[in-house]
Amino acid sequence: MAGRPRSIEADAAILEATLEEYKHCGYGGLCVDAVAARAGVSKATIYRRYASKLDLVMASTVAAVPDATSQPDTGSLRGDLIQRLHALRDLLHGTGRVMRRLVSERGDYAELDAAHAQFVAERRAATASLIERAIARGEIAADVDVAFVSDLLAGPLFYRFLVHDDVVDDTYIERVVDAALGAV
Amino acid sequence: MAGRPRSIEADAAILEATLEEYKHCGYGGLCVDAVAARAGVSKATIYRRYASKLDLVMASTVAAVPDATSQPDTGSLRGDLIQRLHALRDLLHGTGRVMRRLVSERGDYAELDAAHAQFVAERRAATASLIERAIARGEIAADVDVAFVSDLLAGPLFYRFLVHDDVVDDTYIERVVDAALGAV
Amino acid sequence: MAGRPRSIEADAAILEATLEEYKHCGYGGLCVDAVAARAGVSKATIYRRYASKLDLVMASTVAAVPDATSQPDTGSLRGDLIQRLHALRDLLHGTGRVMRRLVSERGDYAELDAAHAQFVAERRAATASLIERAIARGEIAADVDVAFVSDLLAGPLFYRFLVHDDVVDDTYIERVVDAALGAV
Amino acid sequence: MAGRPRSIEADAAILEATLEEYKHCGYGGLCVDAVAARAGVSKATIYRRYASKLDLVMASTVAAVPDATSQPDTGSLRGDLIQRLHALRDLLHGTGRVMRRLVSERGDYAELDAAHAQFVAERRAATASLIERAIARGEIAADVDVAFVSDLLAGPLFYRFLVHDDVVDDTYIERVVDAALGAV
DNA sequence: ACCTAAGCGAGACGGTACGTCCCGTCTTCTG
DNA sequence: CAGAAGACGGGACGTACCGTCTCGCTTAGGT
Repeated sequence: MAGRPRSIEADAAILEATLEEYKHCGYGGLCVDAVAARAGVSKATIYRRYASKLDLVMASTVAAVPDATSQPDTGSLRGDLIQRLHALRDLLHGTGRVMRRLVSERGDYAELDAAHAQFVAERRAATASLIERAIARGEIAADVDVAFVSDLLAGPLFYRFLVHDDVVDDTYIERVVDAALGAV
Repeated sequence: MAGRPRSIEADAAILEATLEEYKHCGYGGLCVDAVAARAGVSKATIYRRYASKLDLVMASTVAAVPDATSQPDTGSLRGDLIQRLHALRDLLHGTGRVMRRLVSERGDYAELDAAHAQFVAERRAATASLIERAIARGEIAADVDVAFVSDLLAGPLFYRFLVHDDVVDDTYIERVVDAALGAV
Repeated sequence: MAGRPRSIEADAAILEATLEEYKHCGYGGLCVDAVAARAGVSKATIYRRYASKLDLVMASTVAAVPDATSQPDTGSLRGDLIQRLHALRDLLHGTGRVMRRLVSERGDYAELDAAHAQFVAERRAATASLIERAIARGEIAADVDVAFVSDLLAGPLFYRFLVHDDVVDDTYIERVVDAALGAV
Repeated sequence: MAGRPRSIEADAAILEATLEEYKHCGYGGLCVDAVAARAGVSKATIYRRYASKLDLVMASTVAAVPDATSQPDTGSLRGDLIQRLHALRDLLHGTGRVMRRLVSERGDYAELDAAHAQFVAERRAATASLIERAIARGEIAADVDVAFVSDLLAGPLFYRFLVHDDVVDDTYIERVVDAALGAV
């Protein structure tokens, strides 16, 4: 049977309180009792939803991220790639810590690895299809190394994000795309 | 007044044990008792050397990352950069999981951030000096964006390492350098 | 206005499940969720009947201890007392672990104490009335210490049950009664 | 090796604080944090010594009991038995709850059962030797049922203690002894 | 050859947060 | 309306770990 449904207000209050505490204290200093108090919720109510403090923080971050929407054809490879990197930047910016965790735990948990691999593969396939579309259009040579171009595009953004904790601007993205296209 | 000197074996055992634990557990999960046990050392012996868990982890990490030993001038910017990326690749390959953890925990523990930032700044300064040398030689324009070129160079390597868990080969490095140089 | 009547099966299942859990866990360890689960009943159904865990346990215990059904007059004090001790022995034997728990938790949970005291008082009053009947019959002196005689009677049976986990036989009971009567 | 020895002040403070809290709150209401606070001690320091709240309370009770000293020959069975019951009364009074627990957990844990059985056997043997001494002296018949007499003696005291939570006075003890002796 | 300052292993300590458990109440849906 | 299911606030439980401390023992260097 059904039972009492989980409180939607609690859901929201928990996530918001977590983000707030997180901002003030960082992960190490975040304390679940404080989150519960701020959310006006008991600890049990939090742990019913999230298995651990880590889970809680990750979920609150994920929840703060808007879904990536599918991308229209802009008519040119350059436009397509710029659009794509915008999406990547927003994804990184939105998921922040979660993406970092994912990166850090490669090899620690088999389940995560599979999910991670699939996630990466999907995104690279999407990028590859952009490039193939450009090849079909005759914009670039047919023998271009798709993986390498992908690295040139995604690399700088990931690097700035993971290592420098920076959000790049639109101009930066255009320069990256131009640099990558200049290499082929 | 001298007293018994500190044990050199303990010094080494502590650092190694810390790295090992850090690899497996990350900063949050690392527990000083476990480090002591693994090192065959008492906790007091650790705290006599390092003021806190943070200190300990930072010291062990720094020790694991060999100094960016000054690199000989190859005579050309291309040669310098290739040499530099080889060093970066070896660094990533050598430190492995430690580097992954380090990157992944950016922002989680405020204390770690400053240390991380300084470490990154040093390495970028080294790269910047290479480029300035090239400017002095007249190899490239004086108004080149050093930070951006650094991103084009380091980005793909970090990306392949962190996201794809790949160690790139020498050819890959040359292509990256050529792509970056082509962009300026 | 009548609505659905309360389930009689639930009534019984709750009491039985409570006793069972009580036997295994005592009052402190008894958990209402477990009782509900064992009874195949929801917690609300329990709390609709009993105001608290204490209420529940008391009710189930009382139900398990059959009323000191009024006992026929055998015509002699000796006969009355033997009959009474038979009843006590059967009570101890019948309630078993429950009685043990009840006794053992005296003073642990203040709420339980009042209930316990009342229960004991009722039984002693019943015994006292037997003795007063004998006084009226002139069988024994009027100034006999009723409480003391009760101790001489009940003491050995409780002792053998609680400390030695023994069920005494009919002969034993007769000897106890004779010893007690000999003392007055 | 040795390591830092446990604090004797802490030992004492914990036991005292526990008794104090116990008096005010009973077992159910006793809260380990409060004990720790009152004792000026951390919770870990308590749990290093006692595995659980129950353990803690039992130990504090046991510690409050003075050891039973060996008993001199008074020259007469009556005197010996009175002395013996005094000791029993003091034991019951002193151990209180612990004795109750012991009684209640018969059959729950095999280790406890053995200890319990041995404890009981020792005490009965001691009582038996008193009686045999009296037989040797010719005070009573050689075919007396020692076990039964023991029941008549110990029964009322246990009964009053366990069921009525009463401490009997010296006169009561004499009357019990006289009643038991009267039965042989 | 001794003495003494310091290092060391062991492990207890105060404090603080964790994640779990359970009580008694509540909310929803089903019969 | 009663009942099953189960979420909820509150609050104690017992655990883990940090950084400090107290032991008794070992290891030099200075006299």
